[in-house]
Amino acid sequence: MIIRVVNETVEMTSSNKQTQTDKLAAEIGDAILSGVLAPGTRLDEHRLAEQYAVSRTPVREAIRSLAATGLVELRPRRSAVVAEITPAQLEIMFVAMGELEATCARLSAMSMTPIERRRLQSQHERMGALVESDDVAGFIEANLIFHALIYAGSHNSILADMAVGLRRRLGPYRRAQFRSPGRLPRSHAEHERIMQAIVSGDAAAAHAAMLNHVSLVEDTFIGLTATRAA
Amino acid sequence: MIIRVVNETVEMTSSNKQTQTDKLAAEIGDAILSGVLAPGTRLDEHRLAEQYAVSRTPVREAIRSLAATGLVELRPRRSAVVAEITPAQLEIMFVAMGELEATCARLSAMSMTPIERRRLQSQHERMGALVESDDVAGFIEANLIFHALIYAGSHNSILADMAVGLRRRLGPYRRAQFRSPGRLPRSHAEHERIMQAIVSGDAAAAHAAMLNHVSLVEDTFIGLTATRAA
DNA sequence: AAATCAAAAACTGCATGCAATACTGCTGCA
DNA sequence: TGCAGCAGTATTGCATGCAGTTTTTGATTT
Repeated sequence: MIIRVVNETVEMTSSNKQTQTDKLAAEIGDAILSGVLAPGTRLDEHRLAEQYAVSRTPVREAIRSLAATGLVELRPRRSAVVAEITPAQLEIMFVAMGELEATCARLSAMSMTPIERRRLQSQHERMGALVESDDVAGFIEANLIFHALIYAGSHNSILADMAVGLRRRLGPYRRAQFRSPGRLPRSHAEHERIMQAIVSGDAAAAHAAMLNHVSLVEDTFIGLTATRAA
Repeated sequence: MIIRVVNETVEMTSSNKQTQTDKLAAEIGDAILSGVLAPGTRLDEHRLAEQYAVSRTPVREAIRSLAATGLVELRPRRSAVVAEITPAQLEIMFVAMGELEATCARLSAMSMTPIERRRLQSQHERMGALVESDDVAGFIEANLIFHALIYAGSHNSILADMAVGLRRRLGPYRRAQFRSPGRLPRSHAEHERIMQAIVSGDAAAAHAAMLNHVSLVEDTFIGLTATRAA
């Protein structure tokens, strides 16, 4: 079973067969997603070049790549900056990710192979044990696989990639989702409905269940920020 | 009412306030989408630089931008090439576009303002006249607006941009869709159902109607290629 | 003390050059 | 005649330098 959630950082250690530009794009992108480079930070080409011990050329090219993914904003003749995400945009991104996940669930219900259905069921059961033992870290990791299985089950790499990209992009804003008390069993119950619908081939139910699931995650997120802001 | 289907080519004539790189990315991208640069064509940096009378640097950066959109494929240490699209990928892209359009229709049914609903209805009625007069060119143009209204009505720029991008990307493969005999009135009838569902706020029906609509377009496409291949 | 303006510093956009890698065609051998 | 190895060429990846624009800073004025 091969599941690759993060696809840019493959071969991060081995430096051969990859251009400086690609490595820089991956590193700077990770720095942004991990919060090392905060939104609004100016990406000074000189500084970055010095920091990574390369010239400005690959830095410029890497920044342009990141701009296309939306991670940084390009302003002609002025410094590129790490893209700011307004609450309104965040809301839109969460909705979009929810819709994409729901669509993947729908397609999975329609076109998963029997083996894929069994894998999903098996993964869900494995997560049941993690809920029992209240293993939050394990559940988070297994949750990624659960969702990745549904992306893959859609048999549509375009939609799957879009969903993965958005999930990755929203990562920094979802970290605390499973810390809310009682979230683990609730999440597992929602997964139960999603899994059942997919395995039984009920496309509409899979769509609805997934939409409901991710909407609740979003609620959790919004609740947390509201608390933080207060 | 402002609808911008193509957003890269804004200010193509006026050369100020836009970097060479941006202009090049737009021009080369258009060349690819219009078929001037066929899939598989090698993008020689020297040749392109000479052709557009700039140095290799902006050409390289433009190519990297296009690579991020999927229009060209980057192979380290070897020439970038115009991305080839296999029939399997094309199928996936059509499915993805259909799902995105259907999702936008669903969201439109839920969240369009009364004014937006009226605009959609009005646009649909206008297209009725074009069907009567069998104005294919006019219908094609109006069809773009009809769909753009639904993208915008989703009130989700991420999903809308994804749909627009895919539609643009698939453009070269959909050209002949309205030439099939009887396609105009049939398309209009499908639009009728989509419009009715959205205006009346029936999200599920809007989703289903749009999915059906774009699937039929895809059938038309596949039929044409099969004919061509035979 | 705050605001304004000008000069300087900093930074981006682009051109060019060099080194390293990939490709092409040729020659020699089976 | 066909294939393998090799030299030459073409082409990419990256560094560096310069010009033009933006930003910053400091002085001057109100």
